[in-house]
Amino acid sequence: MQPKSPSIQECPVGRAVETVGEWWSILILRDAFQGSTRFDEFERNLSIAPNILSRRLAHLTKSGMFVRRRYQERPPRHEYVLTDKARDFFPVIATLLAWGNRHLAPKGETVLLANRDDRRPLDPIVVDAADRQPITLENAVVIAGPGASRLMRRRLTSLKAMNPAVAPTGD
Amino acid sequence: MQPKSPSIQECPVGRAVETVGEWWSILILRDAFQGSTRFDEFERNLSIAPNILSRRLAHLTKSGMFVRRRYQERPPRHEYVLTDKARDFFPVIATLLAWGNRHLAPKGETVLLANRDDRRPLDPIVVDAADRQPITLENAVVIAGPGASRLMRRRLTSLKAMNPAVAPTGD
DNA sequence: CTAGTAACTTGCATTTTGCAAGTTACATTC
DNA sequence: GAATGTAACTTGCAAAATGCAAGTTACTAG
Repeated sequence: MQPKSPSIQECPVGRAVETVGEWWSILILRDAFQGSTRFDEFERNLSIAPNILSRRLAHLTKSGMFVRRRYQERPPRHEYVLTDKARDFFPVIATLLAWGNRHLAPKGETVLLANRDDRRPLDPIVVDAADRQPITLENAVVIAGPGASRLMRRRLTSLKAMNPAVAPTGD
Repeated sequence: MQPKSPSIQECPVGRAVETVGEWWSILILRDAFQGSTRFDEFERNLSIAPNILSRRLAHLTKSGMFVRRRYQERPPRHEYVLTDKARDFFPVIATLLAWGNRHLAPKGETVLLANRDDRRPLDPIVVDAADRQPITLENAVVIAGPGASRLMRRRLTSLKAMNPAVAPTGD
Protein backbone atom coordinates (compact mmCIF):
# COMPACT_ATOMS: atom_id res chain seq x y z
CA MET A 1 0.00 0.00 0.00
CA GLN A 2 1.63 3.17 -1.20
CA PRO A 3 0.19 6.52 -0.16
CA LYS A 4 1.10 8.89 -2.91
CA SER A 5 -1.21 10.95 -5.02
CA PRO A 6 -3.15 13.81 -3.43
CA SER A 7 -6.44 12.30 -4.52
CA ILE A 8 -5.66 9.40 -2.17
CA GLN A 9 -4.02 11.24 0.72
CA GLU A 10 -6.42 14.14 0.68
CA CYS A 11 -9.62 12.12 0.49
CA PRO A 12 -11.32 10.58 3.52
CA VAL A 13 -12.01 7.44 1.51
CA GLY A 14 -8.36 7.17 0.54
CA ARG A 15 -7.27 7.59 4.13
CA ALA A 16 -9.84 5.08 5.31
CA VAL A 17 -8.42 2.60 2.83
CA GLU A 18 -4.98 3.11 4.34
CA THR A 19 -6.37 2.01 7.70
CA VAL A 20 -8.60 -0.90 6.69
CA GLY A 21 -7.54 -1.48 3.11
CA GLU A 22 -6.00 -4.91 3.44
CA TRP A 23 -8.83 -7.32 2.91
CA TRP A 24 -8.08 -9.27 6.13
CA SER A 25 -8.62 -6.10 8.16
CA ILE A 26 -12.27 -5.91 7.19
CA LEU A 27 -12.76 -9.55 8.10
CA ILE A 28 -10.98 -9.13 11.42
CA LEU A 29 -13.22 -6.18 12.23
CA ARG A 30 -16.29 -8.16 11.19
CA ASP A 31 -15.33 -10.90 13.65
CA ALA A 32 -14.52 -8.36 16.33
CA PHE A 33 -17.99 -6.87 15.89
CA GLN A 34 -19.34 -10.35 16.49
CA GLY A 35 -17.47 -10.63 19.73
CA SER A 36 -14.03 -12.02 18.95
CA THR A 37 -11.29 -10.46 21.03
CA ARG A 38 -8.43 -12.95 21.22
CA PHE A 39 -5.67 -13.88 18.87
CA ASP A 40 -6.63 -17.50 18.57
CA GLU A 41 -10.31 -16.71 18.10
CA PHE A 42 -9.48 -14.70 15.00
CA GLU A 43 -6.98 -17.31 13.92
CA ARG A 44 -9.50 -20.15 14.11
CA ASN A 45 -12.45 -18.32 12.59
CA LEU A 46 -10.57 -16.87 9.67
CA SER A 47 -8.01 -19.61 9.03
CA ILE A 48 -5.48 -16.82 8.78
CA ALA A 49 -1.77 -17.47 9.14
CA PRO A 50 -0.55 -16.28 12.55
CA ASN A 51 2.15 -14.00 11.17
CA ILE A 52 -0.36 -12.20 8.97
CA LEU A 53 -2.85 -11.93 11.81
CA SER A 54 -0.10 -10.59 14.01
CA ARG A 55 0.74 -7.88 11.49
CA ARG A 56 -2.87 -6.96 10.86
CA LEU A 57 -3.67 -6.71 14.55
CA ALA A 58 -0.54 -4.62 15.08
CA HIS A 59 -1.54 -2.34 12.20
CA LEU A 60 -5.11 -1.99 13.40
CA THR A 61 -3.87 -1.32 16.92
CA LYS A 62 -1.43 1.30 15.68
CA SER A 63 -4.25 2.87 13.69
CA GLY A 64 -6.36 3.14 16.82
CA MET A 65 -8.94 0.50 15.94
CA PHE A 66 -8.00 -1.86 18.75
CA VAL A 67 -6.63 -1.43 22.22
CA ARG A 68 -4.42 -4.30 23.30
CA ARG A 69 -5.47 -5.09 26.81
CA ARG A 70 -3.90 -7.55 29.21
CA TYR A 71 -6.73 -9.54 30.64
CA GLN A 72 -4.58 -11.72 32.83
CA GLU A 73 -1.13 -11.42 34.36
CA ARG A 74 0.92 -14.55 34.83
CA PRO A 75 0.89 -15.78 32.17
CA PRO A 76 0.41 -12.54 30.23
CA ARG A 77 -2.59 -12.82 27.94
CA HIS A 78 -4.09 -10.08 25.80
CA GLU A 79 -7.28 -9.31 24.07
CA TYR A 80 -7.95 -6.85 21.29
CA VAL A 81 -10.75 -4.53 22.26
CA LEU A 82 -12.53 -2.32 19.76
CA THR A 83 -12.10 1.42 20.27
CA ASP A 84 -14.84 3.97 19.67
CA LYS A 85 -13.23 4.73 16.34
CA ALA A 86 -13.59 1.09 15.34
CA ARG A 87 -17.12 0.89 16.68
CA ASP A 88 -17.99 3.87 14.49
CA PHE A 89 -16.86 1.73 11.61
CA PHE A 90 -19.78 -0.63 12.12
CA PRO A 91 -22.07 1.18 9.64
CA VAL A 92 -19.53 0.48 6.89
CA ILE A 93 -19.64 -3.25 7.65
CA ALA A 94 -23.43 -3.10 7.87
CA THR A 95 -23.80 -1.53 4.42
CA LEU A 96 -21.20 -3.91 3.02
CA LEU A 97 -23.16 -6.82 4.45
CA ALA A 98 -26.39 -5.51 2.97
CA TRP A 99 -24.75 -5.08 -0.43
CA GLY A 100 -23.27 -8.57 -0.27
CA ASN A 101 -26.65 -10.02 0.60
CA ARG A 102 -28.31 -8.23 -2.28
CA HIS A 103 -25.79 -9.01 -4.96
CA LEU A 104 -23.62 -11.93 -3.88
CA ALA A 105 -26.05 -14.38 -2.31
CA PRO A 106 -27.61 -16.29 -5.23
CA LYS A 107 -28.45 -19.26 -3.01
CA GLY A 108 -30.13 -17.32 -0.24
CA GLU A 109 -28.76 -15.04 2.42
CA THR A 110 -26.54 -16.77 4.94
CA VAL A 111 -26.19 -13.96 7.44
CA LEU A 112 -28.65 -11.23 8.35
CA LEU A 113 -28.61 -8.22 10.62
CA ALA A 114 -31.32 -8.26 13.27
CA ASN A 115 -32.52 -6.19 16.17
CA ARG A 116 -30.74 -7.32 19.30
CA ASP A 117 -33.87 -7.31 21.43
CA ASP A 118 -36.71 -8.65 19.31
CA ARG A 119 -34.71 -10.46 16.56
CA ARG A 120 -36.58 -8.56 13.86
CA PRO A 121 -34.45 -8.56 10.67
CA LEU A 122 -32.95 -5.20 9.78
CA ASP A 123 -32.57 -3.73 6.33
CA PRO A 124 -29.75 -1.17 6.52
CA ILE A 125 -30.04 1.88 4.29
CA VAL A 126 -28.06 5.11 4.28
CA VAL A 127 -29.95 8.33 4.93
CA ASP A 128 -29.13 11.90 5.82
CA ALA A 129 -29.13 12.39 9.59
CA ALA A 130 -31.11 15.63 9.23
CA ASP A 131 -34.16 14.56 7.25
CA ARG A 132 -33.73 10.77 7.09
CA GLN A 133 -34.04 10.82 3.31
CA PRO A 134 -32.04 8.16 1.46
CA ILE A 135 -28.68 9.19 0.05
CA THR A 136 -28.07 7.76 -3.42
CA LEU A 137 -25.74 8.32 -6.30
CA GLU A 138 -28.58 10.17 -8.00
CA ASN A 139 -29.20 12.82 -5.36
CA ALA A 140 -25.73 13.26 -3.83
CA VAL A 141 -22.50 14.87 -4.98
CA VAL A 142 -19.14 15.37 -3.39
CA ILE A 143 -18.05 18.95 -2.70
CA ALA A 144 -14.92 20.47 -1.25
CA GLY A 145 -14.85 20.79 2.52
CA PRO A 146 -13.15 23.43 4.68
CA GLY A 147 -9.84 21.53 4.74
CA ALA A 148 -9.57 21.05 0.99
CA SER A 149 -6.41 22.18 -0.76
CA ARG A 150 -6.56 24.46 -3.79
CA LEU A 151 -5.86 21.53 -6.08
CA MET A 152 -8.58 19.37 -4.57
CA ARG A 153 -11.01 22.28 -4.67
CA ARG A 154 -10.34 22.82 -8.33
CA ARG A 155 -10.70 19.14 -9.14
CA LEU A 156 -14.02 18.92 -7.36
CA THR A 157 -15.58 22.01 -8.85
CA SER A 158 -14.57 20.87 -12.31
CA LEU A 159 -16.74 17.77 -11.98
CA LYS A 160 -19.64 19.14 -10.05
CA ALA A 161 -21.95 19.53 -13.04
CA MET A 162 -21.30 16.01 -14.23
CA ASN A 163 -23.89 13.28 -14.09
CA PRO A 164 -22.55 9.75 -13.95
CA ALA A 165 -23.27 7.62 -17.00
CA VAL A 166 -25.76 4.81 -16.59
CA ALA A 167 -25.05 1.28 -17.71
CA PRO A 168 -27.56 -0.27 -20.10
CA THR A 169 -27.39 -3.65 -18.41
CA GLY A 170 -27.17 -4.19 -14.67
CA ASP A 171 -25.84 -7.26 -12.89
CA MET B 1 -6.59 -13.15 -2.09
CA GLN B 2 -7.36 -16.71 -1.16
CA PRO B 3 -10.95 -17.74 -0.70
CA LYS B 4 -10.82 -20.60 1.76
CA SER B 5 -12.49 -20.83 5.11
CA PRO B 6 -16.30 -21.09 5.28
CA SER B 7 -16.50 -17.98 7.45
CA ILE B 8 -15.18 -16.05 4.46
CA GLN B 9 -16.93 -17.81 1.61
CA GLU B 10 -20.23 -18.13 3.39
CA CYS B 11 -20.46 -14.56 4.63
CA PRO B 12 -21.74 -11.66 2.53
CA VAL B 13 -18.96 -9.48 3.89
CA GLY B 14 -16.34 -12.05 2.95
CA ARG B 15 -17.74 -12.33 -0.55
CA ALA B 16 -17.93 -8.56 -0.88
CA VAL B 17 -14.27 -8.39 0.06
CA GLU B 18 -13.48 -10.83 -2.75
CA THR B 19 -15.04 -8.39 -5.21
CA VAL B 20 -13.76 -5.07 -3.91
CA GLY B 21 -11.09 -6.14 -1.45
CA GLU B 22 -8.01 -4.81 -3.20
CA TRP B 23 -7.62 -1.29 -1.96
CA TRP B 24 -7.36 0.18 -5.46
CA SER B 25 -10.81 -1.17 -6.29
CA ILE B 26 -12.46 1.04 -3.70
CA LEU B 27 -10.60 4.06 -5.01
CA ILE B 28 -11.50 3.24 -8.61
CA LEU B 29 -15.16 2.98 -7.63
CA ARG B 30 -14.93 6.24 -5.71
CA ASP B 31 -13.66 7.97 -8.85
CA ALA B 32 -16.27 6.24 -10.99
CA PHE B 33 -18.97 7.56 -8.66
CA GLN B 34 -17.54 11.01 -9.27
CA GLY B 35 -17.89 10.58 -13.00
CA SER B 36 -14.67 8.97 -14.25
CA THR B 37 -15.27 6.42 -16.98
CA ARG B 38 -12.08 6.15 -19.01
CA PHE B 39 -8.82 4.35 -18.50
CA ASP B 40 -6.68 7.43 -18.56
CA GLU B 41 -9.00 9.38 -16.28
CA PHE B 42 -8.50 6.77 -13.57
CA GLU B 43 -4.82 6.57 -14.38
CA ARG B 44 -4.29 10.30 -13.97
CA ASN B 45 -6.44 10.79 -10.89
CA LEU B 46 -5.05 7.89 -8.94
CA SER B 47 -1.47 7.82 -10.20
CA ILE B 48 -1.93 4.09 -10.57
CA ALA B 49 0.36 2.01 -12.76
CA PRO B 50 -1.42 1.07 -16.00
CA ASN B 51 -0.92 -2.67 -15.57
CA ILE B 52 -2.50 -2.59 -12.13
CA LEU B 53 -5.35 -0.43 -13.36
CA SER B 54 -5.85 -2.81 -16.25
CA ARG B 55 -6.11 -5.78 -13.88
CA ARG B 56 -8.42 -4.03 -11.46
CA LEU B 57 -10.73 -2.86 -14.21
CA ALA B 58 -10.77 -6.36 -15.67
CA HIS B 59 -11.55 -7.82 -12.26
CA LEU B 60 -14.27 -5.31 -11.53
CA THR B 61 -15.72 -5.89 -14.98
CA LYS B 62 -15.66 -9.66 -14.52
CA SER B 63 -17.34 -9.18 -11.15
CA GLY B 64 -20.14 -7.22 -12.78
CA MET B 65 -19.27 -3.79 -11.39
CA PHE B 66 -18.43 -2.22 -14.74
CA VAL B 67 -19.63 -2.73 -18.28
CA ARG B 68 -16.93 -2.11 -20.85
CA ARG B 69 -18.59 -0.08 -23.55
CA ARG B 70 -17.11 1.01 -26.85
CA TYR B 71 -17.90 4.68 -27.20
CA GLN B 72 -16.21 5.14 -30.53
CA GLU B 73 -15.26 2.84 -33.41
CA ARG B 74 -12.17 3.60 -35.41
CA PRO B 75 -10.10 3.92 -33.39
CA PRO B 76 -11.74 1.65 -30.80
CA ARG B 77 -12.12 3.44 -27.48
CA HIS B 78 -13.85 2.15 -24.40
CA GLU B 79 -15.33 3.47 -21.24
CA TYR B 80 -16.11 1.69 -18.00
CA VAL B 81 -19.69 2.25 -17.03
CA LEU B 82 -21.02 1.46 -13.59
CA THR B 83 -23.64 -1.28 -13.41
CA ASP B 84 -26.63 -1.23 -11.06
CA LYS B 85 -24.71 -3.60 -8.80
CA ALA B 86 -21.90 -1.06 -8.57
CA ARG B 87 -24.29 1.83 -8.08
CA ASP B 88 -25.82 -0.07 -5.17
CA PHE B 89 -22.34 -0.01 -3.68
CA PHE B 90 -22.50 3.74 -3.24
CA PRO B 91 -23.84 3.57 0.35
CA VAL B 92 -20.69 1.69 1.34
CA ILE B 93 -18.50 4.47 -0.04
CA ALA B 94 -20.75 7.06 1.58
CA THR B 95 -20.41 5.51 5.04
CA LEU B 96 -16.69 5.01 4.50
CA LEU B 97 -16.38 8.68 3.59
CA ALA B 98 -18.34 9.73 6.66
CA TRP B 99 -16.16 7.56 8.88
CA GLY B 100 -13.00 8.93 7.28
CA ASN B 101 -14.21 12.48 7.84
CA ARG B 102 -15.00 11.81 11.47
CA HIS B 103 -11.82 10.00 12.41
CA LEU B 104 -9.13 10.71 9.86
CA ALA B 105 -9.47 14.42 9.13
CA PRO B 106 -7.63 16.18 11.95
CA LYS B 107 -7.03 19.27 9.82
CA GLY B 108 -10.61 19.70 8.67
CA GLU B 109 -12.70 17.77 6.22
CA THR B 110 -11.50 17.96 2.65
CA VAL B 111 -14.45 16.30 0.95
CA LEU B 112 -18.11 16.36 1.89
CA LEU B 113 -21.25 14.77 0.59
CA ALA B 114 -23.93 17.24 -0.41
CA ASN B 115 -27.39 17.29 -1.88
CA ARG B 116 -27.12 17.46 -5.64
CA ASP B 117 -29.82 20.12 -5.98
CA ASP B 118 -29.41 22.56 -3.12
CA ARG B 119 -25.77 21.81 -2.09
CA ARG B 120 -26.84 21.25 1.50
CA PRO B 121 -24.19 19.08 3.23
CA LEU B 122 -25.32 15.55 3.99
CA ASP B 123 -24.50 13.52 7.08
CA PRO B 124 -24.86 9.86 6.13
CA ILE B 125 -26.09 7.49 8.83
CA VAL B 126 -27.28 3.91 8.59
CA VAL B 127 -30.86 3.17 9.63
CA ASP B 128 -33.33 0.35 9.23
CA ALA B 129 -35.45 0.82 6.12
CA ALA B 130 -38.61 -0.07 8.05
CA ASP B 131 -38.58 2.37 10.96
CA ARG B 132 -35.61 4.63 10.09
CA GLN B 133 -34.03 3.99 13.46
CA PRO B 134 -30.21 4.00 13.54
CA ILE B 135 -28.46 0.65 13.39
CA THR B 136 -25.51 0.45 15.75
CA LEU B 137 -23.29 -2.17 17.24
CA GLU B 138 -25.31 -1.80 20.43
CA ASN B 139 -28.74 -2.62 19.03
CA ALA B 140 -27.90 -5.02 16.19
CA VAL B 141 -26.75 -8.62 16.00
CA VAL B 142 -26.04 -10.97 13.14
CA ILE B 143 -28.26 -14.00 12.82
CA ALA B 144 -28.31 -16.94 10.42
CA GLY B 145 -30.30 -16.40 7.23
CA PRO B 146 -32.23 -18.92 5.14
CA GLY B 147 -29.16 -19.90 3.13
CA ALA B 148 -26.90 -20.57 6.10
CA SER B 149 -25.15 -23.92 6.36
CA ARG B 150 -25.41 -26.03 9.49
CA LEU B 151 -21.89 -25.00 10.50
CA MET B 152 -22.57 -21.31 10.02
CA ARG B 153 -25.86 -21.60 11.87
CA ARG B 154 -24.15 -23.24 14.82
CA ARG B 155 -21.40 -20.66 14.88
CA LEU B 156 -23.87 -17.79 14.87
CA THR B 157 -26.17 -19.14 17.56
CA SER B 158 -23.17 -19.81 19.79
CA LEU B 159 -22.32 -16.12 19.88
CA LYS B 160 -25.77 -14.60 19.88
CA ALA B 161 -25.87 -13.93 23.61
CA MET B 162 -22.51 -12.23 23.56
CA ASN B 163 -22.06 -8.54 24.11
CA PRO B 164 -18.93 -7.02 22.59
CA ALA B 165 -16.42 -5.72 25.08
CA VAL B 166 -16.00 -1.97 25.30
CA ALA B 167 -12.65 -0.25 25.17
CA PRO B 168 -11.84 2.09 28.03
CA THR B 169 -10.16 4.62 25.77
CA GLY B 170 -11.43 5.67 22.37
CA ASP B 171 -9.42 7.27 19.61
C1' DC C 1 8.15 -34.21 34.01
C1' DT C 2 5.07 -34.36 30.11
C1' DA C 3 1.32 -32.24 27.74
C1' DG C 4 -1.40 -28.30 26.78
C1' DT C 5 -2.56 -23.41 25.79
C1' DA C 6 -2.05 -18.58 24.37
C1' DA C 7 0.30 -15.54 21.70
C1' DC C 8 3.40 -15.00 19.06
C1' DT C 9 8.15 -14.92 15.79
C1' DT C 10 11.26 -16.76 12.13
C1' DG C 11 12.59 -18.62 7.67
C1' DC C 12 11.52 -19.36 3.27
C1' DA C 13 8.50 -19.98 -0.89
C1' DT C 14 4.76 -18.04 -3.52
C1' DT C 15 1.93 -14.34 -5.05
C1' DT C 16 0.86 -9.71 -5.82
C1' DT C 17 2.13 -5.11 -6.79
C1' DG C 18 4.73 -1.45 -8.91
C1' DC C 19 7.70 0.91 -12.29
C1' DA C 20 9.47 1.67 -16.79
C1' DA C 21 9.24 0.79 -21.31
C1' DG C 22 7.12 -0.93 -25.41
C1' DT C 23 2.89 -1.78 -28.50
C1' DT C 24 -1.18 -1.00 -31.50
C1' DA C 25 -4.07 1.76 -33.98
C1' DC C 26 -5.52 5.59 -35.41
C1' DA C 27 -5.77 11.27 -35.85
C1' DT C 28 -3.68 15.53 -36.42
C1' DT C 29 -0.25 18.84 -37.55
C1' DC C 30 3.84 20.48 -40.14
C1' DG D 1 4.40 11.82 -45.79
C1' DA D 2 6.88 12.25 -41.43
C1' DA D 3 6.55 13.37 -36.87
C1' DT D 4 3.79 13.96 -32.93
C1' DG D 5 -0.15 12.96 -30.04
C1' DT D 6 -3.77 10.14 -27.78
C1' DA D 7 -6.18 6.13 -25.85
C1' DA D 8 -5.74 1.85 -24.01
C1' DC D 9 -3.20 -1.24 -23.12
C1' DT D 10 0.84 -5.34 -22.53
C1' DT D 11 5.48 -7.06 -21.16
C1' DG D 12 9.55 -7.73 -18.31
C1' DC D 13 11.51 -7.51 -14.19
C1' DA D 14 12.25 -5.86 -9.32
C1' DA D 15 10.21 -5.13 -4.83
C1' DA D 16 6.89 -5.91 -1.41
C1' DA D 17 3.24 -8.48 0.72
C1' DT D 18 1.34 -12.83 1.83
C1' DG D 19 1.16 -17.72 3.23
C1' DC D 20 2.79 -22.02 5.30
C1' DA D 21 5.32 -24.68 8.54
C1' DA D 22 7.94 -24.81 12.34
C1' DG D 23 9.89 -22.89 16.45
C1' DT D 24 9.64 -19.93 20.82
C1' DT D 25 8.25 -18.15 25.37
C1' DA D 26 5.92 -18.43 29.43
C1' DC D 27 3.16 -20.25 31.96
C1' DT D 28 -0.74 -24.15 34.02
C1' DA D 29 -2.52 -28.78 34.89
C1' DG D 30 -1.94 -33.48 35.77
